[in-house]
Amino acid sequence: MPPSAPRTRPNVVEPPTQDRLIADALIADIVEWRIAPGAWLREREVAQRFGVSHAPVREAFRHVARVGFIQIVPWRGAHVIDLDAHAAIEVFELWKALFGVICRMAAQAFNPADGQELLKRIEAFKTIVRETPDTLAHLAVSNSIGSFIAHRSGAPMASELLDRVALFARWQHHVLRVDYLESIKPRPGIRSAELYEAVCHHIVRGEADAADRAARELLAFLQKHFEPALDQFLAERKAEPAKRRRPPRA
Amino acid sequence: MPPSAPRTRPNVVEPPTQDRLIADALIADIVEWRIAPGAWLREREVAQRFGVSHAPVREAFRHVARVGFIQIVPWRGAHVIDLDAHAAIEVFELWKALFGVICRMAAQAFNPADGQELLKRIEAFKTIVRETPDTLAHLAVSNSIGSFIAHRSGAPMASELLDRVALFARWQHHVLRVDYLESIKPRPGIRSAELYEAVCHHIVRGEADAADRAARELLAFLQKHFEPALDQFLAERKAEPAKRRRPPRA
DNA sequence: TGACGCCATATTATCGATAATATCCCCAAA
DNA sequence: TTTGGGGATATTATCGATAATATGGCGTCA
Repeated sequence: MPPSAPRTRPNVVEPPTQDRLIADALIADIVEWRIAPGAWLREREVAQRFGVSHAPVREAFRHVARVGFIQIVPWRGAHVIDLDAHAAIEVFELWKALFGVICRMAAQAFNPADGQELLKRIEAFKTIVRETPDTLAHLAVSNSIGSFIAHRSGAPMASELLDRVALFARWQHHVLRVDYLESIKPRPGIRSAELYEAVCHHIVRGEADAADRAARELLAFLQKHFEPALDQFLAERKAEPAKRRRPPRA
Repeated sequence: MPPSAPRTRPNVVEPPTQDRLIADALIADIVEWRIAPGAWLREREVAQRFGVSHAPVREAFRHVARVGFIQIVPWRGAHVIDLDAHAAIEVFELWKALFGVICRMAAQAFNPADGQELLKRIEAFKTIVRETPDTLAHLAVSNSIGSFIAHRSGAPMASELLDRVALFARWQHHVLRVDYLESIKPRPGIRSAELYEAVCHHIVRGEADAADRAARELLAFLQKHFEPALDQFLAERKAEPAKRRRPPRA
């Protein structure tokens, strides 16, 4: 199960201003495929949809661009970036590397209390994986463990980057995730729980190098399961028309 | 010598609008320490300095926040993030991991022509390192090789992230870089050139795993040289007063 | 004396309007 | 038929002004 960084940093409270709300809504729309890859976003259109002026929409576009989902081209507008198989490979490589960094630093940062908490969570994960076949439930617990490690790793930059990469992965996998997770056999649950347990034990013991290596192994295992389906999906999608260079006129 | 990702993506031209110019100027000011870590930026002040309205300044703040140098707190303003030894460690870990990803992907993406070009550049690097003791000159050539690898690696996301991390490292090392580089002995030049050469050979031969590992080794070697001086500098800086929670009033 | 709440003020967030710019369409010429 | 130029138009970038909000100081009360 892929780990996931927390969506909000622990020590930073972010008052909900219009631009943040709009940005979150846009990101959700993109990740859930309500807005297609390659689509253009027009300030006025989005502004009308949310019932605000165009200024906060501009700010929101900057937020979304920071996460990486859209590109802003001066005097041209903002468009959702496109999906391709090569980018999917890159996302997984980044995921491995960043999660490795986080586990490495967690191994150096964890105190005994954190370790106890982590071991408790991984035991719960193992239990759930053994007792229920619900892959989405596994995913939820697995994600919470990843968030916990990232929170306590003392690596805020890496956590933020992992967060971005995880969002990308979620975007790429969203369409096929549920179907695919339910169809693959053998289910990755048991084996990934074992691998995740190894990661956690290394972190608790303070073995940075081993934690890094184990984290990469975990994600490499998941990569092997996800990549074929993603490739197939993207190959099918290739037949679709290329994105327009400019939004269509009204 | 630390490699560096390109500052602008190759396939994206960015027309110079006010906000981009202001953002670039602010980033340069921060990296070169003309603006201190922890300082607050006020829209009006920056707007007056650049002779524009506050709107493009707001956009510029978003750009700088995307790179990670400032944090924007709604209704409070934007402040340059602070430096500490722990963040410096994290930056180096990220640098290792991201450069590893890029070299790994470069090993899979390089064609024979790219390989020839790369080997030519590494030979030039070795020559310069042997023939001149000018550490800054080594650095420039080394950076250009890193940029070349990132450009041709087919990993735009990783390149952008490495770019950000490299900017951070430059920021952190700026004050002590020249003095330190000139003072350390033995100079890291010869050994780092050898390590860099190994990285390049693995890339040219398409050995992804080996390229990844060699890239990490190169940066681990540099890490060993840089960390003590950086730690010392940051320890000395600790005596300074903490950053204000709000900009001082006029 | 210490703590709590109100108010003045500085600052940012948002708005509506105007200036600047890139693209598209149409037409003429080779 | 193709290519290049010019104008119309849609869209973003910028501006100046107003609304919303957080902070710090001051006064009051226990």
